[in-house]
Amino acid sequence: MAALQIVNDEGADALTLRYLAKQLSSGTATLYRHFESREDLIAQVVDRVFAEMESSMPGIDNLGWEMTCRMLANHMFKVLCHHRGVAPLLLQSVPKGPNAMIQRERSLALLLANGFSTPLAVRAYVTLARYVLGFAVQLSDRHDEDRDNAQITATFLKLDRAAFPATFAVIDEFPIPLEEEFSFGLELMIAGLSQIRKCDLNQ
Amino acid sequence: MAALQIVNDEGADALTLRYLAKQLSSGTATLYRHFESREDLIAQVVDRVFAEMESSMPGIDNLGWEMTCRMLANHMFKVLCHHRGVAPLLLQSVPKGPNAMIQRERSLALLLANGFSTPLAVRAYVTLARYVLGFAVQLSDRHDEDRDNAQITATFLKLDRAAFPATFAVIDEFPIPLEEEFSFGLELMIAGLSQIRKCDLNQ
DNA sequence: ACCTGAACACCGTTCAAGT
DNA sequence: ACCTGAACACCGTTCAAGT
Repeated sequence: MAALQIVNDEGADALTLRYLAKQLSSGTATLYRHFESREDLIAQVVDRVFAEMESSMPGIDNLGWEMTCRMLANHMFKVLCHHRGVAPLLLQSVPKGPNAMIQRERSLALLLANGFSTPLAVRAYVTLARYVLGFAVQLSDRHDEDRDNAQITATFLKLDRAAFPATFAVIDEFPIPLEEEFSFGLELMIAGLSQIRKCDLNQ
Repeated sequence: MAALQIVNDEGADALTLRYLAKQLSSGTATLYRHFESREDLIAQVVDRVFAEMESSMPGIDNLGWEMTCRMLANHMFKVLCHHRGVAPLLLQSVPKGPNAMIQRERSLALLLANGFSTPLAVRAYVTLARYVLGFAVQLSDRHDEDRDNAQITATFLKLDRAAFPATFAVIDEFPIPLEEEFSFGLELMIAGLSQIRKCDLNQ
């Protein structure tokens, strides 16, 4: 799929019908034989990524619920990182393609098999999925991370030390790699889930 | 600021230089007297929102660290929801405007004042900020939420019951309002932070 | 000195005309 | 029946020409 290739290599914005047509030595009008609008094209690209997310999912039976949640979220994040520009394409609408359905079914089944009640399973799944996508989006839309980090550090250093004591107190910690932020937050949520599960299982 | 008005009312995509020029009874070329590119215009709009985030921040001293985190995150989320289309504009680069700096300083100071160590304060701040933005983005890019929810329910109901047992098991729970997902995940992270703080304070 | 119409190189989508 | 060049109404940015 040439469209996914473009999104991977040059980002979501580079996926224009004219550019795609040129890659395929075709015209824009001809593309409309394969999809009915750019939105439809994007839905097809997105579902292709869900197919890969499903097929490359490692076996995660009998690992306990914490490890199951961790691997689910990490795997989703890894696939979205691998296909750099694709995350923003997921924002427009909730994915409704066949492979998205399969991926959701598998994830929910894993949570239920690990003892989550139905209300908690849904909430855990949707919240983790949104968490993963929220981070993936912030990763893929960053066009030049190094330049951005350099700018933010420079901006910090130009601040008045007296007026920004807290910022200067933590300045040595910046920048924290986004992957580390992702893991940090994920572990927080898993720790939080373990507390909820105590109540959930007792009721 | 007419640009922010456009973003609020018609979304980030509606903020084109031509449309903005028309609203101001001007030409596109004239706009370049006030900013040097569309990116620069967006940075100005974004910083305006940070100014509002800061000025409308309720006093949150002496509420304890959990309440402080909760109010910080909720307030950021509320302001981003109020200015619907603005969240996607925050994705392109880390905000570097003066009001963004002030907002960050105040947030970090609050965490430090509540007993967070510097490494934990930074991580808690950046992760919460990314969490809030990740959700806000998924809220503002949804052009027609009701239509989308109707479509997803319809898609679920067309699935084969035997092949999608987990999906059908939880179908009554859908859709969960995004605001509820946000609160659910935020409480998970706060619960997770309370566990980390135990180790953090002991060391 | 300041402003701006018009141009340039793009975009998604449509459709009449060609094979 | 299938394909597609050209058109339409957009976009950000630039600059020569006007005041």
